[in-house]
Amino acid sequence: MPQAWNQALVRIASAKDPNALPTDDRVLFYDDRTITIYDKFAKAQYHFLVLPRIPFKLADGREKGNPTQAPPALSATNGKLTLGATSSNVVPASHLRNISALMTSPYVTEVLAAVREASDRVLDHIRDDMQRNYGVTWSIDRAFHAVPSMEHLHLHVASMDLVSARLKHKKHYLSFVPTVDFAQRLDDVDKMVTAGKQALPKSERAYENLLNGPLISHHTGQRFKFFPELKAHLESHWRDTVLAQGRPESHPTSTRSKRAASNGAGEHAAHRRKVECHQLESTAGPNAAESDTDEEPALPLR
DNA sequence: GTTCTAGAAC
DNA sequence: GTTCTAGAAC
Repeated sequence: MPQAWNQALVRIASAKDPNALPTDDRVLFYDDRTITIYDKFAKAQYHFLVLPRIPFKLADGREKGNPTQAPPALSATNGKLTLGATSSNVVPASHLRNISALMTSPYVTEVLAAVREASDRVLDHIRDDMQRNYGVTWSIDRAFHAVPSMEHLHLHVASMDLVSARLKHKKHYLSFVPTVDFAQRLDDVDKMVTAGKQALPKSERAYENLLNGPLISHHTGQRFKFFPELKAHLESHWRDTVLAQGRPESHPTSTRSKRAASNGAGEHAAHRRKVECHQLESTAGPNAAESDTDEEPALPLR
C-alpha cells in the first residue's frame, strides 16, 4: 500500500467511533460532524487539526427544499467530484479532499460552519490551557494550507509562537506564518466563499513558490539568512515576550499549580497579565495587526 | 507529511 | 563546520 502516509487523516475522519481510534491518533474531542486531533508533528506549543467527519451528514431537510442554496444537479467542475447528493444527505468525501475542492462544493458553507464551530471550542481549550500552565494567553491562528500534503480537509489551529522541535525546515515556518499567503486563514476563506469565489486566488505553483521566500519574523519583521537563526529568534521571543508576562512559578518545567490553587493571591497578577497581554498584541511588531484576527465576529453562517 | 542520506554551497 | 537541497522510502 504505497503512499499510505497521506491517507492518515482520511482514516481518522472515517472513524465510526472516534473513541476506538488508536491512542496514537490523540483525539482532543469530536462531535457529530467533526473530529479534532493533536497534530502528530506539532509545529507550535499548541497545534490541533479539525477534520470534517466522513460521512459528513447534512442538517435535516438540507438536501431538499432548503432555499438558501440550490441543490447540486451535478458538480462536475473538476471531474473528481461525484454526483450531487440526490439520494443521500451526506457531503461526498471528494468534496472534502482539500480546501480547493471544498470551495467548489455546494456544501462549502455548511462544512465551514461546522469546522468553525469545532475550532471555537479548540480556541477555548487552548486559551484555558495557556492560562492554566503559563498564566498568559497569546495569539492563535486557524488556517488551511493552500497546498496540503495530507489528503482530507484539515484546519490547523496553532499558537503563533511556532516554537517546537518539529519545526525543522524553512518551509514549515513559511507554511504557518500569517504574513505569508500559504496559510489560508479561516476568516479569509469564509469571506471568499461569501463573495462567491470558488477557488483560491493563486495557482498551486504560486503557493508552493511562497515556501521559497525570505525568512522574515512575523513578530518583528526582522529578516534572517539562516533558518536556525530564525528558530532561535522564535524561541527567545516566546520566552522573553510572552512567557515573561505570565507567572514565573507556572513554567511547565517547574512544579506548577501548587501556589495558584492555594489562595486568591493570583488575582492581581491575573489582572496585570491581561492588560500586558493586550499591550503585547498591539506592540508585537509591524505585522501584529494581521497576526491575531481570530477574534472578529463570525460571518453570518448557514 | 517524516526520516535518512549524500553532496553542494556557503 | 554548518546549512541547503534533492531524492528514496517496497
